[in-house]
Amino acid sequence: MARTDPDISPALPATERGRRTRRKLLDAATIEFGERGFHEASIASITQRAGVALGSFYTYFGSKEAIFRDLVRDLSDGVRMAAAQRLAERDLDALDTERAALAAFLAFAREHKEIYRIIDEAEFVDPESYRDHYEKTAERILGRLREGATAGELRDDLDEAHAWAIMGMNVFLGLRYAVWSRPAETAQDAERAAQAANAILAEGIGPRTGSSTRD
Amino acid sequence: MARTDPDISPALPATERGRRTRRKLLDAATIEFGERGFHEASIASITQRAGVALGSFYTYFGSKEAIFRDLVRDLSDGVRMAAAQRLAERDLDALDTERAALAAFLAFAREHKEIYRIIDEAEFVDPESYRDHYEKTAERILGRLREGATAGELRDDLDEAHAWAIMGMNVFLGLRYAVWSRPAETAQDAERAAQAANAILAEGIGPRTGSSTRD
DNA sequence: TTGAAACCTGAACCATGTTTCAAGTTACTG
DNA sequence: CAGTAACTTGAAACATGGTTCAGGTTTCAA
Repeated sequence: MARTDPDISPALPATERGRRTRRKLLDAATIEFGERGFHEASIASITQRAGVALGSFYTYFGSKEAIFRDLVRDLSDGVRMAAAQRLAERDLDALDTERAALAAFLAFAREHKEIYRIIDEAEFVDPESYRDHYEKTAERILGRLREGATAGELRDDLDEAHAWAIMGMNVFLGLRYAVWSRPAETAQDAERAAQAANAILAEGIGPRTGSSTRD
Repeated sequence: MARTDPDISPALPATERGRRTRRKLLDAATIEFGERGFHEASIASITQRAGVALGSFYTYFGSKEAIFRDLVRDLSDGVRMAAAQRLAERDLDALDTERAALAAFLAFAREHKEIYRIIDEAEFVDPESYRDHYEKTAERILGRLREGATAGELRDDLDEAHAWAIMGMNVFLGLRYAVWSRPAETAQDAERAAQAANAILAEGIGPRTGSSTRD
């Protein structure tokens, strides 16, 4: 009776001890899922990493899918908040904002490849969270574009599609220059990739119009 | 003895009948993996769809992973060849070529959502094929960019990063306007998305320079 | 015609790893 | 300092579905 729905995690822990254990499991799961992927990951290994008994897992999560879902939401929120904070610090014009956003993303992705692996795998394990993540991200970008347009720094016909295009650029550059970064490649290469993207946003890829340096 | 390595599929069939059966399995697997994903897909269901006995599966494929790998390579080749062919037909300038490539991709993706789902899932099931697919695709794009630069239709400093940026745009627009296309959204919306991407490539997102219509 | 290679069949085997459970332990409340 | 709710434990039950195998059938070359 009152058997927990395996699709859903039980209510959040009521005590401090419980919260600590739950967090330990979530952290262990980040490593496990990041390293082995959802399919290969095992709950036994997660609880081992967390230093917790196997059975305790089900005190906090309804199933393997459930902890994955909780984890993706956790990471997705974390990533977006970290990015927002970093951009709020300095006050840049619209194009520089996009460059800074991409640079920050690449730097973060280099440090936390696991996170992006997990979010990407959500496309198959928990599609809803995955869509949610990218839809929210696209909305943030679109918001920035609209601000830029209002400020006269960007063209005024930018819409959702432009936001998705920019997001796609960023994600794939992240895949190539952060997640798959080859041994010989440095943070400098990532920086150069960010500049390439920014050049596209600034002027497109058409032949130089002579206005290369400024304005 | 001579036990087939489960990582590798047995040699290709020697007879016509064998080739037919193998193809039936590959086609059934496309549907099964596309619909349920690698994890949920079952070999029993694949053989059922193919109208073949369960045991026959292992005459042609060493394991579930092996058929997935073979399938991804099959699809990846098919997609790239189809795209190349379509672009070879007409002779467009560099920017129009990119627009046509994206439009063709979106149209194809709308018709074959399963294919993209499978290739995407390869990131986790068979990372090598996945990287291979996108590296080859980026190379094709870069080749086109270089041609365009030579023809004076594009700037001459385009490199790998630009190719990856363009590929990312395309993939994410495909995800949003083809794979996730909402009921209310038509092929027209996809077309408009392609134009948004092309506008970025043509002029960037900066404020209108007055040269909006031509040149 | 015949032998053998290729191919087909599906029930049974079996490994894997998720989930359950009954018996503790810890820590807070009254 | 009870009493109880929250939490912990790990061995065992269990489900699932991939893989094997021994015994056919088809095809085709000699």
